[in-house]
Amino acid sequence: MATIEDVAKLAGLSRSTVSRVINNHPYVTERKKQLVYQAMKELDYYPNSSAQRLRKQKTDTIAVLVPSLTNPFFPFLIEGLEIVAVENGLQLLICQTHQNKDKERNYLQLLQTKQVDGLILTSLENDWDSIAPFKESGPIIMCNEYRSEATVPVVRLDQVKGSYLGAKHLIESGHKKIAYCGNNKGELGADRETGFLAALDEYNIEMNNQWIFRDTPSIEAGKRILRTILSLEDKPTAIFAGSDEVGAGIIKEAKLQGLQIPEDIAVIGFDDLPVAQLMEPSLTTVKQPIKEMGQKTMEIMVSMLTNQDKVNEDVIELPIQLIKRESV
Amino acid sequence: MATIEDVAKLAGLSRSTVSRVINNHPYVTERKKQLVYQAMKELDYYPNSSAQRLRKQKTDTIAVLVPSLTNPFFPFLIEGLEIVAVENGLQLLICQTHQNKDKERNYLQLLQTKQVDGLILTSLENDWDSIAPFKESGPIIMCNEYRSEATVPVVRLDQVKGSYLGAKHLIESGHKKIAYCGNNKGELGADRETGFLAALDEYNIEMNNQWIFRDTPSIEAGKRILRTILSLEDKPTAIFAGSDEVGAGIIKEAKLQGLQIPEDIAVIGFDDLPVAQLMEPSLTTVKQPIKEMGQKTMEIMVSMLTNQDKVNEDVIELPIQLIKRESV
DNA sequence: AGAAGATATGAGAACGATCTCATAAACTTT
DNA sequence: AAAGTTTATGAGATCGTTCTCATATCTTCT
Repeated sequence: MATIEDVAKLAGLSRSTVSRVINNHPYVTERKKQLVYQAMKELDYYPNSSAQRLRKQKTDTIAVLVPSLTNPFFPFLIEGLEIVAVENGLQLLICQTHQNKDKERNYLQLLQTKQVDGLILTSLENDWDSIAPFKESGPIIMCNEYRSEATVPVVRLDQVKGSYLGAKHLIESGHKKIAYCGNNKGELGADRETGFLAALDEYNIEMNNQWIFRDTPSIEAGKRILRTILSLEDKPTAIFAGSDEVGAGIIKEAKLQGLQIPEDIAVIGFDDLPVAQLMEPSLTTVKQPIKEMGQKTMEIMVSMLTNQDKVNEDVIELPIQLIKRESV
Repeated sequence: MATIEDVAKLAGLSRSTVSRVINNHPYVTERKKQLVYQAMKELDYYPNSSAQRLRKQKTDTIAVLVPSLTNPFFPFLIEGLEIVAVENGLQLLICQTHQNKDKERNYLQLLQTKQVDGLILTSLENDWDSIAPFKESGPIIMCNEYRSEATVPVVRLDQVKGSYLGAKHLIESGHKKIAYCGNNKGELGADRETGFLAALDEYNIEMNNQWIFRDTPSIEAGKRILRTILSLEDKPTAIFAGSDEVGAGIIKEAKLQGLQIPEDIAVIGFDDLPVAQLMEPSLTTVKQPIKEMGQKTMEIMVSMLTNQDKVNEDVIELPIQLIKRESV
C-alpha cells in the first residue's frame, strides 16, 4: 500500500504539500497540484483513514443504536438519519442492541474509544444513570425512546397524545371494552399507557387488568395476544395494538380463528408501516412521522458537532396523527 | 482524555507494560497488572481505537453493502452475518447503496482507505470489471447476488431451481398463462428468468412478452403490475412475483379490484418474509434460507481473514424450497 | 527602494497506540 | 558455580497522517 510519503517522493515534493492537496488547502500552485494528483493516481494511493482519524481527532461517524433492524420501524428511522448524515459528510455505524443491556453498554463505549464522534439512542435498555457518564465522551441524542431524567437533546413524538387519539377513536366507534398492548419498559411505553387510560377516563370507561398486555412487539406476540383474549371469559371488543406488527399479528390470527374485523373485534395499530395497508382489512393506525424524526435528530447532531458550546437540551416533539382505515 | 501514557505514569510503569496488560500478553506480574487496572479505572481510560487500528493495521470491521434496509430481506441477511461476526470479534459497517453506482463505488473505497478489513456485496450495481481491482485491498465476498465473472467466493442460492420450482407449482396447479415479475439487472435476475422459462418449456407453455415485468421489487411495483395486467386484453391467470413484497402488493391491489385469489388470479412470491404469511390469502412462496446464507458468508470471510494464503473461489449453494400456502 | 503582506513550500512534532529489541532478574540445569 | 532458560520490564521505533512553525519568494503599497 502506498503512503503519503511515497506520493511525496514520486512527485518530488514534501508530505506537507501532498497533504495540502488532499485536504484542499490554499497556497499550492496548480503545477504542483497536478504533480500530486498524477503521483497519487500512479501509485493508486488512498489516505489511510485510521491515520487521518488519529491525527484529526475525529471520525465523521455517528453510532446509531437500534434494538433490531428486522423491526421495520428502525430501517425507516435510519433512512431519515442517513439523508442528513450524508448531506453533512457523516457516516452511520448501525448497532443492533437486540434488547441486551450489555450490548448497549458496549456500543456506548464506541464513544470512549473514539470510534465515533456522536451517538444516537433510539431505544434504551439501561438506566439513565449508567448512560449519563458517556456524555463526557461525546454528544448523545435520544430519538424515539426518551427519559425525563435524560440531560440530552430528545427528538420524540407525543406518545400520550398518540395513544389518546387511538383510544378515543376506538371509543367513538362504540367500543367500551378495549384491550391494550404495550411495552413495559421505557417512558415511551409508560406514556402510551397514560394516554390510553386518559381517553378511557375521559369517557368514564373502566379498564380490565386482564386486557393489558406488555409483550415485546412482534407479529408472533400479536397472535399470542389474540389467542389469550379469545380464552378470556370477559372478552374485549377492540384492541389497541402497540405497533402495526402486533396489529398485523392480531388480525391474522383473528381471521384464522374465524373472527370478523372490525365487527367481532376492532384493531388499531401504531406507526403506519407498509404492512398496515397490506392487511385485510387494512389497519387503522396512529402514524408516526418516522423519517422526519430521523432527519430532525441528525440535524441536531450536526449542530452539536459544530457548535460545541451551545449545549442543547431541548425536547423536540413532532406531530402524530390518526390514519383511519378499515380495522376499526 | 487519558492516554496510555497517563496510565503508565500513574501506575509508575512504562507504556509497554500497560499495553501488555491491555492486550493480555504474558510476562506481567500480577501486582503490576493490578496497578495498571487501578490506574486505568482511576483515569477512566479507554484505548483510542484509531491509534490501535493504525498500529495494528487492522480494523476488525467488515463492510456489508446492501441496496436498502427497508427491504426486509436484508435485515434478515444481516442478522445471519452478525451472529458469526460477533462470535469472531468483528464489527459490521452496514452501507446502503440505494441502487446507486457511485455510492457503491464509494463504499468499496472503505477497503482502500483501510477503514474495513473485508467487504461483502449483497447486490451489485457496477460492472464486475470495475469491482475487481478492489480485491487488491482486501477480501471481498458476494452473497445473494452473484456474477459468473466474479473471481471471489460466492454464497448464493440456486435461483434457477427456485424459480423453476415456483413456475412448476403454478403450472401443476393448472395455469398456462403466467406473468413473470423480475429484475432486469444482475445474474440473479437472469437466472430466475431462466428457471421460470425452463419450467414453461418443459410443459410446452408459451410466454407472452406482455406478461414480463422488470420493475425494482416493492409493494408499489406489485400494485402497478396488477393494474397493468388488468388492462391487458389477454390476461394471465397466475403471477410469479419476484419477491414477497411484490406479491403482497399484487394481492392487495387484486383484492381492491375485486378479484378472488387464487381463483381469479394466482400469485406466488419469493423469499418467505413475514409478510407472506400475513397476507390474506397467505402467500405461497419460494423460501430462501436467508439467515443461513448470512452465516455461511461470514464464516468464509473469517477464514479468508485468518488464512490469507488459501484464496477461496468457491461457489457455495444453499438449498431453496417451495412453501405452499393459499395464494396458488 | 524598503516595508508589509500574500503566496508557496518543507522540516519536524504531534496524534496514541503496539512491537521489536535490549537488558536484567529469577529460575533450571549440568 | 557456570551456563542456559524463562520471566519481567522499559526504551524507542513505528504505523500514516496533519498541523504548526520557519523560511523563502513574490506582490503591492508608500
